[in-house]
Amino acid sequence: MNNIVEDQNQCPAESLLKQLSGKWKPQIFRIAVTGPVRFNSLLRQLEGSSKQAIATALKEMEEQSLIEKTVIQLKPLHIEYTLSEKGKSLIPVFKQLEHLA
Amino acid sequence: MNNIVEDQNQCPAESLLKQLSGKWKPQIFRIAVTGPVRFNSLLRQLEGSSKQAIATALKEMEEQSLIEKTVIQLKPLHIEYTLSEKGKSLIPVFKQLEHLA
DNA sequence: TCAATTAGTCAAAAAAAATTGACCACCGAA
DNA sequence: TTCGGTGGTCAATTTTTTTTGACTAATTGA
Repeated sequence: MNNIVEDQNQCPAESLLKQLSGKWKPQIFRIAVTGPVRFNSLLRQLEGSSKQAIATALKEMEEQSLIEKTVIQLKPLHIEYTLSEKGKSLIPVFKQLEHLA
Repeated sequence: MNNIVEDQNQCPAESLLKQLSGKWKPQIFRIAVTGPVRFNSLLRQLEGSSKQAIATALKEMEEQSLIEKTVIQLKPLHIEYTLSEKGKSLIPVFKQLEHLA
C-alpha cells in the first residue's frame, strides 16, 4: 500500500487519491466527518462489509494519519476513531466531489 | 470496474474517486490537463509504464467519459486524447489536492 | 528495402486487494 | 453461567489489478 522510497511522486494528487482508494475508506471517511466513529457501529452501518474489511480500512487510514484511534474507556471497552487534522483538511475535497457528482 | 446496478451509492464522492483510482490514471489526467495527449507520448513520459498499462487506463477513462478519443489523421495515424467536460470539471479537485499535498 | 514510428491487442503470470469464516478475550446484564 | 456486545486477529481463498512479452498492421524516412 505505502511506497515511500519508490514514489517520487511527480503527481501530488496521486498519493492523496491512493489514500482514499479502497472499497470502504470513502464511506468510512464520510461517516467520520459527522463525528467520532466506533468499530461495531461502522460494521452495522456499512452493509456488505465485514470485521476484516473495517479493520483493514481503519488500520490503513490510521497509518496514513487520516484518522486517530482513541481508547475512551478500558473497562467496558470503548474505542473511537476521529478525523485527524489531515483528515479534516480533506473535507473540502469531498464536498467538491459531492457537488460534482 | 463499473457497477451501475449494484452501486446505489450513498457516498457520492466514492464513484468519482474510483474513476481516478488505478496506477496510471492520475498521472495521465494530470498530463491531459496541460493539453491533448497521445499514446506513445504517454508511454515515453510515464516511466515504468507499458503499452498495456496505458491502453487500459485510456480505455477506462474513455468509458468513464473523463477523456475523449479523437482521430486527427488516418494516413499517418494520429490520435489524440483530450479531457472531456466532465474531465475538466475535476481539475479544481486536483488543484485542491495538490494544494494540500 | 529496412528501420522506426504510429496505435494498439492478446494471453498468461504475478501481485495486490477483498472476502470468508473461524477464533479470541474481556465485560455486563439476566 | 450463558448470551450479547465490545474490538479485534488469523489463514485460506477468491477476485481484481497490474505486469510481461509476444504479436499486428499501416506509414514514413533513409
